[in-house]
Amino acid sequence: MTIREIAELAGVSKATVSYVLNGTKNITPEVKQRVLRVVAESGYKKNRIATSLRKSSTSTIGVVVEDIISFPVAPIIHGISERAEAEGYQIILSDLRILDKLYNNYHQTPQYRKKMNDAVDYLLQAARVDAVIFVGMYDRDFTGLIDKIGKPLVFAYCTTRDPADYCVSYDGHDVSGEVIHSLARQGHERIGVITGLPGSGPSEARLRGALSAAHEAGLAVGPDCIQPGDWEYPSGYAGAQRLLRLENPPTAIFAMNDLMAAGAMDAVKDAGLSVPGDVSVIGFDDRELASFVRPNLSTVRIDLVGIGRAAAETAIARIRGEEAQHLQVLRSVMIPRDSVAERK
Amino acid sequence: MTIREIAELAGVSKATVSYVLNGTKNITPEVKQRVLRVVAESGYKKNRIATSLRKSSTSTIGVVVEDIISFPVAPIIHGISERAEAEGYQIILSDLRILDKLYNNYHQTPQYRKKMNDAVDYLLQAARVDAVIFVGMYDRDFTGLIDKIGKPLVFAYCTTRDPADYCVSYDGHDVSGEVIHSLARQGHERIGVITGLPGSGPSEARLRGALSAAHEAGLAVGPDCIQPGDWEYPSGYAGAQRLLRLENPPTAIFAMNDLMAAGAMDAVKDAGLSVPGDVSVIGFDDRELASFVRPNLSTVRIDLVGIGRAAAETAIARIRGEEAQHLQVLRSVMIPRDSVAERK
DNA sequence: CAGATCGGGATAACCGATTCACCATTAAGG
DNA sequence: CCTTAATGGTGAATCGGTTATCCCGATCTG
Repeated sequence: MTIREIAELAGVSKATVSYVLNGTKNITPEVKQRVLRVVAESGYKKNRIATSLRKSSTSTIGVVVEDIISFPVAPIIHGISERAEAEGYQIILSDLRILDKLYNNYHQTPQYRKKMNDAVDYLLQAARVDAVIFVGMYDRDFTGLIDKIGKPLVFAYCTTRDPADYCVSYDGHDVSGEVIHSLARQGHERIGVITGLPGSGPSEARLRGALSAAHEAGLAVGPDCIQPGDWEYPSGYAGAQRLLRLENPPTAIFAMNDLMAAGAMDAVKDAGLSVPGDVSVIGFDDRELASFVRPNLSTVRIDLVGIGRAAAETAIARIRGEEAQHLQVLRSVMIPRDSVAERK
Repeated sequence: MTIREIAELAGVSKATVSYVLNGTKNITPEVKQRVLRVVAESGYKKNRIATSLRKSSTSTIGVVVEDIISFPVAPIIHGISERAEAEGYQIILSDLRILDKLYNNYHQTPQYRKKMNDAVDYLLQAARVDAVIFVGMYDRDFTGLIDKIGKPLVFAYCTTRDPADYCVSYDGHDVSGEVIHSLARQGHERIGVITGLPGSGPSEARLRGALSAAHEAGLAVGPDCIQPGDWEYPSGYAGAQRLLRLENPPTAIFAMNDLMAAGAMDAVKDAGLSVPGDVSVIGFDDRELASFVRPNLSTVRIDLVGIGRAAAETAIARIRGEEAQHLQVLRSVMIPRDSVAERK
């Protein structure tokens, strides 16, 4: 069923059908009705491929993700999908499938850059998407890429060094500050921190936020209270062990993700202490496990769906040539559960 | 950069460039080299939109998911993406976003059928995908749909009633039997079962498998040992409570997913008993929480990525007109952890 | 009432590839 | 040496929409 057949059935020209369907020209009500009736009866749907070719615009957003299995990705796609569908855009998904390599600074290697560039190139040049949303775990420096492509590129979850880029991220710095303030309000004066991969953007931002909040609250967080982790459970366990062996061990531990927080909780328990009785523990991410470890893990929830929505909105605004904020930072919320208590 | 420009730069006709790029005709090595050099130097990539229009085939697979946030979906997409990319197919994702409605027999309502049909129609008629993979949680009856569309439709994770359909699923029946046999081998004679939503395909299959294995093992599983759940934590807790209150309570509980198993474990503990000392508990799904509850939850892992791969392979085979198995059942594996022990 | 204006609709070019039909050249065969 | 076949390449139609341009009749204007 093509527009030509519709035209013949309605006794008009292809052009008229097109004008009716797109509302791009005044058409006599009578003719319009005739066309619409034929369309409805036949169940005709425009071939988007033909439209795309002619208009050289596909109403499609390319979404590149490092790995769809990675925890934050699915909710972000969920948000993108919601806004995209509402605005008549469809989504082409490109999954780089590099979950296993995500924790080894792989994102700084040439192989990674090539993979990502190929994916973006493919989407833009072959698939002809109108915009690309890149969902990445780590901050990155892709200066120049955005000019090369000449179509909107939006970074979601991660940020870039170039202020000309469009990034939708979350308030890792600020909410980490809130975590520290909240612990301070509950009487904790010595707070241990288990970081993510040192040098990684998210870890650094969270650390800066935590340190500046500690400073504001008048807490001294010495270097021995800051233990490097690598986002994985064992590093949380080991980091907490080191913290507990300090001369004057902390009464609260802020682990920069839930996996490490779970490790920290186990280390505390294995040291014969109780959570939160002796040591409070707070995580980050609100992964599923946070509601199932005992005690339930207090943590921080990022508005992942919101990041997806905002990224899609930004992409679509840029496609339409509208202005958009270059950096959007969505608020995260602390989720208080049972692993944090007043200091005894 | 179009094929016409490449042709001019190489001093040949558009047709020749096309033949070189597709290898669809013998071309003198010299001319071929000239064309390929121009292509390489210019970074030219074929406009897939134009190719699609002309060939009326898009090398695209439409993937419809009930909700991308739903636990099994992301790994399945991962598998689809892997095979699709390897075969030169791209993926258009259509997310129905109905997670909140997934547990209320929503999939049997007319609204649901309309949503699903609209999504498939859109992908086939507007986006012109070559095949659709539908990732659904529950078995369904869509007899007739497959004929209507005339393009391959593959159901992943769920199955349908129509043997003409193509379905890639897992061995819910058999592996549930293995679970029972394994418990029996460890001396458990009274085994409680907490089902999923009664009447739902996955729950019924697992139940049948469990019962027939119990029969084989010579265990009597009376109706009071089968407690209905609804896939959620509280129903697991309540189901286990009912089991423990029986005159002769079971020494092992098989919950049909990890959420309910976690609930069951808590009910056992709250009853002053120990897991697995007094009561063994085994779940299903191997969600993240299974590795974090204490004791670590023994469970069953479905090969979700494999389902995705197989679904993509089936779809592509059908696109190419090759034969494919109508029903593929992938093997799941039991993951023994610490929540199951020999009966004392 | 003649000429200008306007509005609805048709015609045809176009987007960028693919591919059929055809042509020119060369090779093979009798 | 002429016919036939094979080979490598070109021209043009085509996929299904969109849209610039044109045309025709009706309405308006002075």
